[in-house]
Amino acid sequence: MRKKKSNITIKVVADRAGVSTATVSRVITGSDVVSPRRRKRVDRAIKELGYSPNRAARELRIGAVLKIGVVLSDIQNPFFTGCLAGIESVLQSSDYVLILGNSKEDPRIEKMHLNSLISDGVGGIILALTSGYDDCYQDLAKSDIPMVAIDRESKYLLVDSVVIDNVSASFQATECLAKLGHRRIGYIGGPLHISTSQERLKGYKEALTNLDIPIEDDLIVNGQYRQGGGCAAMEELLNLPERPTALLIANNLMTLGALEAIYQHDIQIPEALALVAFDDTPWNIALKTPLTVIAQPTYQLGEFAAKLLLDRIKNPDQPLQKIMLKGELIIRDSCGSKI
Amino acid sequence: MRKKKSNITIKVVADRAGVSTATVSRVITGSDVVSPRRRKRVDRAIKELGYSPNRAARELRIGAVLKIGVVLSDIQNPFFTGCLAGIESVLQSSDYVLILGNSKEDPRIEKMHLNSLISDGVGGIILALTSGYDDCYQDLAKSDIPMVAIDRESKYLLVDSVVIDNVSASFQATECLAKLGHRRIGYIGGPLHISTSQERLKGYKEALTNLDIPIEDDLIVNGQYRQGGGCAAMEELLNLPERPTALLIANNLMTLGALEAIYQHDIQIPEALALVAFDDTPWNIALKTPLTVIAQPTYQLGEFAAKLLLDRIKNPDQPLQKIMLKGELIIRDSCGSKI
DNA sequence: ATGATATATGTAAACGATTACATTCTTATG
DNA sequence: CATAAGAATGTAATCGTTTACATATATCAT
Repeated sequence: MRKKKSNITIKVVADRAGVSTATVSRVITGSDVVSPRRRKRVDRAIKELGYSPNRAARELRIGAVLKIGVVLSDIQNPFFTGCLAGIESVLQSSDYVLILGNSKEDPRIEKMHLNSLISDGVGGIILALTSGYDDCYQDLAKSDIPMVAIDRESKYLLVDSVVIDNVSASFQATECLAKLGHRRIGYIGGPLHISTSQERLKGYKEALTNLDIPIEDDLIVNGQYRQGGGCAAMEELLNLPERPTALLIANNLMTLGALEAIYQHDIQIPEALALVAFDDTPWNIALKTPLTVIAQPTYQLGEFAAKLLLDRIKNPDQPLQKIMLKGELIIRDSCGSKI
Repeated sequence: MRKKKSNITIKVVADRAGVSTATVSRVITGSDVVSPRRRKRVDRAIKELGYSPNRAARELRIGAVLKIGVVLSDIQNPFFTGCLAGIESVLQSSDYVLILGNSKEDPRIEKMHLNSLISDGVGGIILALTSGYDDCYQDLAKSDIPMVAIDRESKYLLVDSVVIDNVSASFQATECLAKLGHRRIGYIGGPLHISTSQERLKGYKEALTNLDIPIEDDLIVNGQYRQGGGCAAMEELLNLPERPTALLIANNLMTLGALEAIYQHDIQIPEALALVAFDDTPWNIALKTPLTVIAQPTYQLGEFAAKLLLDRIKNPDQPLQKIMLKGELIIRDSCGSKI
């Protein structure tokens, strides 16, 4: 194997600055006081040489791995790329490096990634989990690696988490449709072993109950968190003897699929079908019918998760934390409301 | 900071097996011959102790290791997330781990990431570069870390690359508009220090020249590769005494911005303005006017880049490679053509 | 000025692996 | 049987940091 030598080590910097390696190290880590004069000299030497410390050496010495594993369930879903960007921005100004894994909503792939992270002994893990079952997370729980669950939770994985208040968001969305006069409000959601799906369904049902609207199982379809799943679910609803007059869709990709089916059947939004969907996207403004949505603060979700994780790494024994962010209902045309 | 100490080092294994650390190391790496008897003893000790070698120590000692750095210019742009997904899928079935960095189109951030990767001694780098200037890439060139440029190239960075045939794509798009009868064809593109911008502009101009349509500088606007940039550019074109009747937009985010301006001015597409844009997105089908686009094979771009990089790592002295993929013109409504 | 005290810096030993080189043990050959 | 050649193993240096400890320098009260 070819040997990669970065000539610029701490020794080189020390020589150029005319100080010892210890002093340079102190300047870098800020762990100890260094006189302003020398600090300035060292800083200049570092800049001039373009020095940056060797991570392997540092890790070896301090006995911690300066890496954060991020395992997401769908790397191409704008929701998660938003989170990812938030995570990245926080880690960028930390000592940690971001290792990315894409589980593609497949628990087996997820487990592969997690195992690899565990045996590397990474400093922490941020996970958007895909499975609701415990066997996936036993090793993880045993490993005692600091960890934050993002967007989704599991009762088998008791860790810090950052999530959206899905029940309330879903409640609000449903209520919005009901207030516009709808009684037959359909619901399209994701697989029920995922916490967000359960919660959003719960919010939907609670809103109906609260408004004395009977819950009809026919109007509820749970499919795959993908475009295809949304399309299939919509078809199912459109085939009902009595169609819903309004619809809540609990995921952005499913929304896309549902729209596909809706346009195919030439159904007018909001006249023939009023719509509220989860997730805002930049494209919304250019859509045939701009969508009324629950916008989720994805970037902040990621930021919070990363900060929380760094916190826990510093402070492993602090009590479990759960941060819950609110989605924001943004009224546009698709729900049929003027304001 | 909590110290993660795996007490089980190579020394412990060596002691239990009654051999030297060198022998254990040889067993692990398979780098040298070890007698079957000792090999068996060592293997057993490893298994009994649940030993796995410390990555940091190994990395420090041997230099470059099993990590690939991926630095993208915009993590939230669907174009790059497509690439990222492709890269990830290839690395997933390799021994390498993916380290992600987001430069946000900022050369300084990009350089930070690159320096960090270099000093980590990563096994390879995939880069969507943001700067057209050489000073950013000198360290990189010197480092002799295997590397692949994706989507964008720089003459200051002579490395393997995987790109789109932008000139031809742009030519084709322009030609398409011209064939529909347009003579005043506008162009909105990105910053000219980025290779894709140059090439797309070139394709546009070549098409015009080829069709004997004069090139008018007023009709060409180069802005930031962002939504805001697209909006501003569009405003500029709309303020011309004589507006273009057709328009080519060379980037997906800029397209979004341009649409924003277009809708604001209540301009009909394609009647008042025929449109062709770069990049297809899933949302396209649901747009007010579905866009005629040059679809780019982003996922494959990523796959190719990752494969190419692994190739080069295995085989550092093979000749420079450049893979050029074709974009595909997909005719929809926005250009005003039936087919 | 003088020591006592506080502050800044340097020296050198880790961290856990790999590997050049030295050493010991086999084996084969005359 | 002696010995050279070759195979197996061990010893110790090394990778680039951090940091405990030793040392030097500055600060202050007397």
